[in-house]
Amino acid sequence: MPELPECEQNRRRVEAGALNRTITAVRLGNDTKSVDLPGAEERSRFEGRQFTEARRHGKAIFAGSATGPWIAVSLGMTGSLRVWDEADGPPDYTRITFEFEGGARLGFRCPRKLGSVTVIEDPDRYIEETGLGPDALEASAETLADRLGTGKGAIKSALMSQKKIAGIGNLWSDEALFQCGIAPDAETGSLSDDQRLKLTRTAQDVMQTILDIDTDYSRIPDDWLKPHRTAGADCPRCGGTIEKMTVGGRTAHYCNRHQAAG
DNA sequence: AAGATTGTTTTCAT
DNA sequence: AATGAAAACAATCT
Repeated sequence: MPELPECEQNRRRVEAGALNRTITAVRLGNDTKSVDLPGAEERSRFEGRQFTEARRHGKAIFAGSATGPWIAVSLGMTGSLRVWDEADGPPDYTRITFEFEGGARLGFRCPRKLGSVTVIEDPDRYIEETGLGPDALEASAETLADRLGTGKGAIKSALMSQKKIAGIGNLWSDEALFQCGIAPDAETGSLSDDQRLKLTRTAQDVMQTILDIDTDYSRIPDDWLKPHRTAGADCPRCGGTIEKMTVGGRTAHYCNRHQAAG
């Protein structure tokens, strides 16, 4: 599920349902083999405490309090944070559950095991240590454009580099490039300053729009790439055809006419 | 049935 | 040294 808007959605669920309640236990779910989760000692640090804050930076989600340990959650390809009531039981593939007084539950669902939950002391320090770039919605478009650099790698790879800009992934980088008419494999350094600025502005608009529609993809405008993101589909903006290519190890979808390589 | 997947990390190469 | 590309990771779905 997770690029910046989807991660923000998860953060809001935590904020709405898991703050200011006393944690009574932290339990591992079924089949936690090869999922990066906190050990018994770390889990016990949360007992008797409360989460008072849920933060996000790029795709990283944090829950904790001013005085206590925090969890840093990476959703991976298919992870999500869920809140439910004890009486309803956990969703499938729940790997770790925080149990609160009164019956509320916060769990990390991760079917494909590419996500993680780790215990950290401070989110700001974590962001610094992991080298994450500025959050894609908090920084200005000018700052983000600067961060793209002028290297010889593909612009799509630069957009998705979490060390340059935190929060943009495969889907929304494709969307921003599509809307700007830039080929995904264009060399970053071959673009003009104006093109890079337009690109970061567009990426911000794209992600803000997804947030505004609560990540309900059925409400995405029809002239966006997303509803047509299949090889062979007709481009909704020109007479071209949607094709795919591999860029930076990921599958990029693009229009072979208005995003033709320069 | 082979190939792809809204991600991150490590390893290899230039 | 630093930048960029490729592979590895897991499980499910088309």
